[in-house]
Amino acid sequence: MAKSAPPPGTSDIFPAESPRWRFIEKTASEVFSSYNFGELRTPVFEYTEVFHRGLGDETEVVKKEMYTFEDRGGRSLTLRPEGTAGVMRALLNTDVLNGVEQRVFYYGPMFRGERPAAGRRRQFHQIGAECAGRVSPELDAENIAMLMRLLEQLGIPDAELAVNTRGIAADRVGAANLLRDYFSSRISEMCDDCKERLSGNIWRILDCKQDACRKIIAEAPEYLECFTADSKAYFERVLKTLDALGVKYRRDPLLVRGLDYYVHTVFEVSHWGLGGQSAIAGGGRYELFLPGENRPVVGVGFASGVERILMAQDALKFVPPVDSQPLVYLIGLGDGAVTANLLLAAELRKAGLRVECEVESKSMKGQMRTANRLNASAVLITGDDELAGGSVQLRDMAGGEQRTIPRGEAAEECRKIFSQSK
RNA sequence: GUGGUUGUAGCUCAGUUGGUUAGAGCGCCUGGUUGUGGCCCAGGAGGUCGCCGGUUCAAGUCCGGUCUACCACCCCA
Repeated sequence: MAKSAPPPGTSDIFPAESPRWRFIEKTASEVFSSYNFGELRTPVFEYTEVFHRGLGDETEVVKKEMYTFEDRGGRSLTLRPEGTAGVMRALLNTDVLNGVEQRVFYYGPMFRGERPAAGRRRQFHQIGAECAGRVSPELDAENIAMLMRLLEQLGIPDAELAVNTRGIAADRVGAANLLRDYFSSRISEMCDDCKERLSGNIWRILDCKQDACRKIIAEAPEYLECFTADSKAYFERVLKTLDALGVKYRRDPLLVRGLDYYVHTVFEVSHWGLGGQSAIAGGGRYELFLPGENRPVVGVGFASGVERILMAQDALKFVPPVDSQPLVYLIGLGDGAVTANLLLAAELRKAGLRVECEVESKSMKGQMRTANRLNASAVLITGDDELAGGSVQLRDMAGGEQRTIPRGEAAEECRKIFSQSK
């Protein structure tokens, strides 16, 4: 076990790994921006009410997974378990309720008090996008297309998209009754979880993983028939637009999402490289109620788990392009050398180079070993002679050549070495 | 929250039927003569054997608990 472990379900991301995260962040920002979405940064905690009203009191997440605490002013606050509610709360400050479209994306940590497992952390990270203010099946489809485009740009071209419709609240009443009648008749053959879901959230039965339950579910009646013509037409337009955009998808009537705010379109993207948690992203159209507003904010959006993106990239052996600059390492021998090197290093950095300067005047061999360990491309050596002559020894680490140059020309000489080695 | 597996140096792991100062490889540090890396050689630092308790003359080794990590479920990204 690690000597100094962070709390359960959290992790430290060291410099060796962080470039992968940065690549994902950067790529997402570029893709979203190409669809004219702008970044919105909201707090990592909100008034607890935002999530209670926004996600629904009966949501599993709200019932048993939130990190809720009281602050010094006696306010009840909650670490955000997902991004949409906070984003919509912020967008209330725009004229989103008047139907003016708001296109935003976000990136950051989310918190859920769950038992950690593969692809599941207590602090996890999501990239999400929301197109709020308008209701349109074409926007739903384009949002999905943007997600698939993002995954492709992240080196994951083989993710599978499943889509479904939840209709509107009125549609669901009839559909739920139909399902309840059916499952009631066969509940004795089903698992304990399903028995509980029958009286609780009937929809959850649809994605039960037990083999026995799956057979019964497969024979369930087509609840979509209970939806209004408008709702069915809405869904057909979403699918038609996806076809037109060349987005591959699978219709999945069994796809149910866990958050109560979804209406009409819902979707989930899965990948084979994720083990038990196959979902790499998910989302849909929503109507979200927030404290102090009796009208819901409408929109369509999705969120993707960064840890899960990393897992899929691992499975595909995808390595993000690295764009790190070559390193210049400064070696000093003798008393005045360190200070002189610090000064030279500062100048080289102004010239745009990546520089590290040894501050201890230890042996040449030791310093050279360090330069090698750090994988330096060029080493600049300063001793008494160089100091007196205003010069410096420049060593090309790859080739091994070394020569004396004026201190003032160090930056451009280093650049020459770098361009040659490319 | 439920269940399974796990825990020895920075990392990957050995550690025989419980028995003296707990090992290896990699990594790290210092040397292998005067200011020079990667290879090689020599030496060195670094471990409350996850933690607590129990059994025993004796526990890294056995037992119980606990914590963490991993995995599955619930649920979700």
